[in-house]
Amino acid sequence: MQRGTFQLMKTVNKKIILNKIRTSEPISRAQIAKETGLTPPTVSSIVKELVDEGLVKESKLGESSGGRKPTMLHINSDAFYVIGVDAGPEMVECVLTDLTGEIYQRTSSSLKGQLSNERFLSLLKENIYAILQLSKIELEKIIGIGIAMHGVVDVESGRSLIAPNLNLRDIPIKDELSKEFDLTIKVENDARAMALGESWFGGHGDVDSMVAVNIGHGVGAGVVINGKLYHGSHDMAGELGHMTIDLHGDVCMCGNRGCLQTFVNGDAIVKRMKEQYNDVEEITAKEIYERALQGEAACVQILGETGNIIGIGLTNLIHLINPSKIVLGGGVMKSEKFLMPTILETIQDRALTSKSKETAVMVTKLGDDATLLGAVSLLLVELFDPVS
Amino acid sequence: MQRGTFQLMKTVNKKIILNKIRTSEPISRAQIAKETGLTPPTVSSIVKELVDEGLVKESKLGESSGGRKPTMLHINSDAFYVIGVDAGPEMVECVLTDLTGEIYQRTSSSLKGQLSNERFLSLLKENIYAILQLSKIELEKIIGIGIAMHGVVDVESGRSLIAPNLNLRDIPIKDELSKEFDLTIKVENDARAMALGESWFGGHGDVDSMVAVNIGHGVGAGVVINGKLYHGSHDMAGELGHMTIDLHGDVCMCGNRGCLQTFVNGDAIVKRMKEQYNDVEEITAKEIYERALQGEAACVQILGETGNIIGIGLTNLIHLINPSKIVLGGGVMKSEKFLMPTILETIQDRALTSKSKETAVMVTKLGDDATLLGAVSLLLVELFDPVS
DNA sequence: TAACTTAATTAATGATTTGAAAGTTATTTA
DNA sequence: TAAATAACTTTCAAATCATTAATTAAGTTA
Repeated sequence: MQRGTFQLMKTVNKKIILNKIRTSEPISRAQIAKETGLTPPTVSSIVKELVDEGLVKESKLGESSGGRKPTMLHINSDAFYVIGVDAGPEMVECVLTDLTGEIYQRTSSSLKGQLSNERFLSLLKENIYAILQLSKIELEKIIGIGIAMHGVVDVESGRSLIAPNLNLRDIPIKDELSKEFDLTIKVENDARAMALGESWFGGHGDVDSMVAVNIGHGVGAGVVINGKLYHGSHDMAGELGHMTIDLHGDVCMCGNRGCLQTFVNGDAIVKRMKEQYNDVEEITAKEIYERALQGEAACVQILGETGNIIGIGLTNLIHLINPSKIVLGGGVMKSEKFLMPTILETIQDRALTSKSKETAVMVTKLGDDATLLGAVSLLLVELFDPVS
Repeated sequence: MQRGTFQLMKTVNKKIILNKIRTSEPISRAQIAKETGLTPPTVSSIVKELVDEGLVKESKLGESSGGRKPTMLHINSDAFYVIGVDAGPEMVECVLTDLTGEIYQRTSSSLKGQLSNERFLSLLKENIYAILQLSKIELEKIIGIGIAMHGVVDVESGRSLIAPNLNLRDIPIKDELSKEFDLTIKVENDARAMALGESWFGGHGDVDSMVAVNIGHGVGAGVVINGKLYHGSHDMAGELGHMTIDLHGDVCMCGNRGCLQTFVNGDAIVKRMKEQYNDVEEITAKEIYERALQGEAACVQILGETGNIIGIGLTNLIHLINPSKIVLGGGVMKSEKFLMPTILETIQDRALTSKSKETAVMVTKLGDDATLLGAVSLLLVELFDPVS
């Protein structure tokens, strides 16, 4: 229970100013005062603190509007650095970025072959050590390490409970890394990290609620409300992939029937292709996309159908979570060109009210590094802690 | 953007103390200080204000634990009153309650027959006037009027956009009542109001997130997060009834196929009964329940199947919103005895992780007045404004 | 060039509110 | 009855922002 103290007062104002600078840089002190309602002396004194701490810096003067030129303020992007890790099914990738998400160093290791928890953890550590050595940045300037881990993650304890594609369970990531590095460690599910990264780096402005959906081998999603990840009470919110949309559908790897991902992940697309055109030889989802690009009607049609079903899943999402924006990413969305028309059409068709039909649905603009940037954003959100 | 001011500090602490008293009454000043971390002088001075405002009152002394006896504090339940209105498909009900939800007056009017917006609004006004006259309570002691309206509601403007069962559209409830009464007016969808009422009066303690689901003519739900209604960005969050769970299901009144409510509302139960046992004469859902009570196997089986499908819907809810508690109510849930076993079984079966299988699922303990109390809670939440 | 504007800092004063320490009151216990 | 204990209150110090005003800076405009 956060009491009302002087400290609260101060930190609230400090965060308001810091976030104003972050979202509106370059901006002058006078402008901050005008927009936040704080008085110029208050703004001046807090900005001074921020400058002393190194988080904010002054730059060139701005344009005069009839008087003295304002001194413009910026986030001092290289004041601190963050380490982000994407621990996917096939490899570990690790980056070091500044506060704007600019990547300075990058390492990676393959996860192919048989792995133990210990081996996995030491691969993580080795990559982080390598990044630290390469960058030669003092530990004090690093805010922490964010880890986007595929599978089921317990956020509070920082454990990976189930990592299906590595065939591992119960990996105490946070505990082990804390022993090794004196830094804040955040562990999060990869789709959720990606969602946060999307809301942080995706240029979506001030959106009250957003869901980012990753469609690839599986279907995962993250829910961001007021700039913060919404976990639900068991870190399961947004588990879109195993939403039942067809009582009599195929059996999913989870044991249930008719999960969304049995219709729309890569394998499902291939399967549907083979079923409908039973003269089809071996083919991959990527090849279906490529053939669609070349105008092959069957492939175009299969992708269009896939878009329809994604649209049905998203409509369920709109009716339950009702975000103002949905961002789509992942391997399957590379076929955006053939998927989006039917996705949007289906939502128009099925959403109940005119306002909900207007939900913004779009493809991510962050490319392959979306998850890595998500891992990074886990720590940036802490630092900037948006006030709503 | 809420700045950090002395006022903020004060109101935060005041709300902490007020809510501590509300949830833990009777409680002494010393105990409040201990549990909130505020210092005794701070507690004393704020309690004094609350007593002066009439919201809190002192009662008998408590038991000594080796020193001066503590003075116990209570919410002064008759300091203020609230008017709650349930505008359902068939009638308008109106109550006046005190701060604990105790009902003091009650009126109602039938909505049968052809109605215009004007007639509907004057019925509302007449009921409210009647309540005011009966109770003889001064307007100053009434916090406001909460209205639980079936159908689609725009909360911000306080308009009923679509009232399907009355065949009305676009009723400016808040505007019209504001002209008539100098009171705060809150308009909310009935299922959502019910959800808030459930979390407020249902004795669930401090639950971080809760969904209340109403299964009757339709299926509606409300999402309560940290004691506050979560609306989503278009007042649609929790629109469970039109979640697609079967791509090839029957056509719903909304035009889509396979909506949850085409499987589990009253009509659906009757329809399934007729389909499976095609020698069945006219029957109502209520009769199916009664026959099940008398041991008729067919009816027991139909209700069991219904429970299964409700369970599938709730599992989708668990995976998307992931609340820590789900409370079920509405006419169909009167068959609780035959529904709950399969509901719980299905969730056990289908929920993905062991923690999510543990989601508490239960039937509401508030009876027929759940929606009315929900309407009342719309204003109580404002007054007590839970701090999280 | 003089007069006016706008930006930013500094300083003084005041208001609000919590916090810490000490004091008062009521009760139990030895 | 005195000492101890707990509940509550009073007093004063500290934190912090708002307000006001003065100062400096660096323009623009007449």
